[in-house]
Parts: sequence; structure tokens; C-alpha cells
Amino acid sequence: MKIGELAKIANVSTSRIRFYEKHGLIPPPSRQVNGYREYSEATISRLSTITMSKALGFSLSEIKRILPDDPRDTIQRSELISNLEKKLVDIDQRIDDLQEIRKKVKLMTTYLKDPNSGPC
Amino acid sequence: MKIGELAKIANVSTSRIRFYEKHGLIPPPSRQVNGYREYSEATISRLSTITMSKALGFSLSEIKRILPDDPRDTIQRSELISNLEKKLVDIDQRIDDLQEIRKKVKLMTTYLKDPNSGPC
DNA sequence: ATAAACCTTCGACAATGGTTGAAGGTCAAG
DNA sequence: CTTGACCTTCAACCATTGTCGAAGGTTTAT
Repeated sequence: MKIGELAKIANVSTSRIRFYEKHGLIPPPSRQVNGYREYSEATISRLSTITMSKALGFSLSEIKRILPDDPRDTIQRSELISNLEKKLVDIDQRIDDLQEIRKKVKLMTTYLKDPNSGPC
Repeated sequence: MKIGELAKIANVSTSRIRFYEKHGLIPPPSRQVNGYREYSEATISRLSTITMSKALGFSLSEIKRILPDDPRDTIQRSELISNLEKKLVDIDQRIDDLQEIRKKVKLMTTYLKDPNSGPC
């Protein structure tokens, strides 16, 4: 399977695939005699895993850290769970931060609407 | 007041101050005969306003949009309120998004811990 | 045989928010 | 007078997540 086919099936651009390869998110594929990249079916699921993980809010570097280097590896489930739990804590922190900010913006808005009632 | 002094007082780097000026977040100061930037006290509060706004989660381009070009301008309060209210909506959206992601990550974690109980 | 469609590499561009360095000018003190 | 500390500009670089185009090779179809 050449890169163009893979791109269509996985619904990503060819440049993106090369980019992911360059940055170690997908393993370098074998090459045909002419130098073209030769992909197996496995890469499709690899790519969709990456796409889904991105949709879950993971950055590419997180995805790289979480997924095993070689897609043929069996994922260390315990490690994956621990990674996800760290991510949960991280998400909770981000939500808390946003709620703090929300409060402050709200306060400013309220104050601006009626300065007399304000805390300043 | 030269840029170095201002930097110390406002607790930002001189390069940052020049960066903000270049990107229109602070007005270009007058110059001394030798070409050095000459700042007034007003710039200190301008800088701390920017710093606080950043802490409130505003990006520099948002801050630029929200703050009047000339710090001597009276802020259009109604406009500021409207900007802040847009920001509130935006923050709420981001919180919702994070909570969606949180749910999904949680689901994955739960599933991994006990695949039999899972939805897949 | 030739055109279209594909592949290769590499480098530049985008936005965001700056930092760092080079090359040079200025100022105050010893 | 010279040293160090400050200032100037401009350019390049960092990370992030890619996209786009150039220049060239390959494959497929007509």
C-alpha cells in the first residue's frame, strides 16, 4: 500500500503521514525498490488511534509517550492505564484552572456593570 | 524611565517589552536624544494589565483587541463588558469540551481496567 | 511517446509568545 | 581612557502541528 492510498483510507494527508513518521509517531515503513513507502494494514489502525487520541485532547508528544514505539508490541495495559490516569488528573487541573479564570472574568464583568457593588 | 528600569519594576524582560511594542500591545514610547526608549509611569500599569489579562487566560491578540490602542483613552465600558461576556461563553465552551474529553478518557480507563464491563 | 498522477526530499511558511545573539552606539565611574 | 552596563536593530531560533511548493523520479494509461 502506497502513501496515497493509506492517506485516503485513514483520511489524513500524505504530508501528515510523513510528518508523523519524521516525528516518530509511526514507524518508518519499508520501501519499495523505487523508494516509495510501503505500508501494511497495521498503519491504518495506528493512524486512527493517533487521530482518536488527538480528539481526546492528547498532544502529539503525549501520544508518542503513551503509544508503544512499535505497533506490533502488545500495549502494556497497566502503563496505558497509568498514563490515562495521569491525563485525567491533568484534565481536572485544566478544568479547575478554567473555572478559576471564569470566576475572575465573571467578577470583572459584574463589577463593570455596577461599580458600586464591586469589591474594589 | 529607560526600558531596563521599567522591566525591573514591571517584572518582565526588556525583550518582552520590545516584543509587546512591536506587536501593538503597548504604544511606542517617545525616545531620548540618543534613541533610548523613554517610558512614563503609565506603561507600568499597562504592562501589569497585560500580565493580569494573560493570567486570566486571554491571548495576546485578545488583549490587544480588548484594550484601547492608546492607554490614555477612556475604556469603552460597554465594549469591554461585551468582550468579557464573549470570553465567558468561550471559557464555558472550553470547560464543556474538557469535560467531554474527561468522560471519554475515564471510559477508556474503566474499560481497560475491566474489559468485561466495557461497552466495546 | 507522452501526459497525468503519483512518489521522493527538502526547505519555507503559518500562528503563538517569546528568547538569544550579533554588531554596534552610549553613558557613568574609576 | 577604558571598562562595564546599558541601549539600539535585526535576525535567527525554540516548540507545536502541520501545509505548500519546488525540483525531480516513477508509474500508468492512452
